[in-house]
Amino acid sequence: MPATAALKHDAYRPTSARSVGAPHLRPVTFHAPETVIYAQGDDARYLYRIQYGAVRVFRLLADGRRQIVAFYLTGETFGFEIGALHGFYAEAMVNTGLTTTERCSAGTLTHELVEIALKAMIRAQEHLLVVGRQSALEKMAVFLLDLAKRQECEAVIDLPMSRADIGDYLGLTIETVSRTISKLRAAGIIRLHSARSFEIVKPDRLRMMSV
Amino acid sequence: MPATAALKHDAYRPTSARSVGAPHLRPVTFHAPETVIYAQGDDARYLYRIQYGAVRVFRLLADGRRQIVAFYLTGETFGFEIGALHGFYAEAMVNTGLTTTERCSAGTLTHELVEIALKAMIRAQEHLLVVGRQSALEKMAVFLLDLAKRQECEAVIDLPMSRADIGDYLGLTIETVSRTISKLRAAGIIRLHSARSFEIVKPDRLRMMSV
DNA sequence: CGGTGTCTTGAGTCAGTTCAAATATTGTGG
DNA sequence: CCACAATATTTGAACTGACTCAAGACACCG
Repeated sequence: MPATAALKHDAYRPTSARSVGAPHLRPVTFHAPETVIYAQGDDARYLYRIQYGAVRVFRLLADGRRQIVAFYLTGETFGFEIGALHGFYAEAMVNTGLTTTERCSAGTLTHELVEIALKAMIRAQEHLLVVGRQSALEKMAVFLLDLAKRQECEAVIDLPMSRADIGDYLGLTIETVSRTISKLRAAGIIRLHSARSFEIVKPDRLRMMSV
Repeated sequence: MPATAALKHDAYRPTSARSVGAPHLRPVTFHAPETVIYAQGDDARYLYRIQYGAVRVFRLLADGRRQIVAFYLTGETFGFEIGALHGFYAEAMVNTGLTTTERCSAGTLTHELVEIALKAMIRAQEHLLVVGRQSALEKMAVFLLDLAKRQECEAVIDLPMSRADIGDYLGLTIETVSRTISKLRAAGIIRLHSARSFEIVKPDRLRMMSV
């Protein structure tokens, strides 16, 4: 039963949002690394679009276990909730700029909102497939390929998240994450520039592992 | 790595839908147990509301591993998709009656649709928490409590699904599901009327285990 | 440079899996 | 209604992939 302590994080630090929007554009709020964007129980008033940076959305169990339900990258939108309150936490993982839109504003938005909500649902269900039924190696393969696809460059991956984040996303411990990455490196499938920057050398080998 | 063979199922049997609607009411289609309602790749034209019965929605991996992403019971609605095609399979688990609505019809439907879609998303994300981070015992506790809450009667649970279904939903093998149920029974927390019908004797004990 | 946090690696353990077999349970034809 | 076949569930024993605990390597920052 994995359990990466997340409580030591900054879940209780005040949000360090600072508006730096250009005068006539929708203002961009800035969020420093490891700071809260919204917390479980907060009013769910806005949708957030990432201009630059990366965000994790997660939930905590009473004993500190954490499940990250999604990572969001530049250009993506998050912040859906069913009620008036957030059921999850959202934190910036690196320097992040966000623009907000009122959740319940113009009716024209509704159609787009449904699309985005459905996309989030599908992604959660696909994630379920990975977390519930795959080995550590398969999980990492899926994760890396997904990340590569969502970033501009398909070959070089910059990880905005720590090993602990990856573990809490895939349902693994940090040690297993690290060991799995080492195995992929030893097999010549990926090359590490640093702990947070990879190059996918043999994407086909990854793809073979991922289904 | 669990792998309940699902291919032997009826995924390739033709759908046995038969309309038996009363003349002036929305027609109800009937689906026999273990029959396909829609398959991965089918046109996603309708939303389905369950009048009676129970449905599983799942996805298959190439090697036959199956992940059930959701069970739907009487009164619930399923069939959301992001594109024009279904990304998942839906099968009736018992005798099931469904009413359909066009997915993209009347604008008045939209608000309700958003609500249902968001609920499905939240449920998928909560399920992620269970599958990714909980022990077998915790998973079963959450599962049973959820099922009890969604059925009329809170104390007696009629399982419309097999052990294999439960396993593929929770990310466990049928053996582990069975053993876990045996443990709950031995602890006097549940009583079995039959393999598919329980009584929750000590719901508090279950609740204690479920977080 | 020392200090602090992150990442990697090693060794032993355990929860859940696999394989195998016994026991219900359900359905079917006579 | 019963006997038999087929299916579903339970239980046992051994195995293993991922976890836990512990220590070492690395990187970043003042």
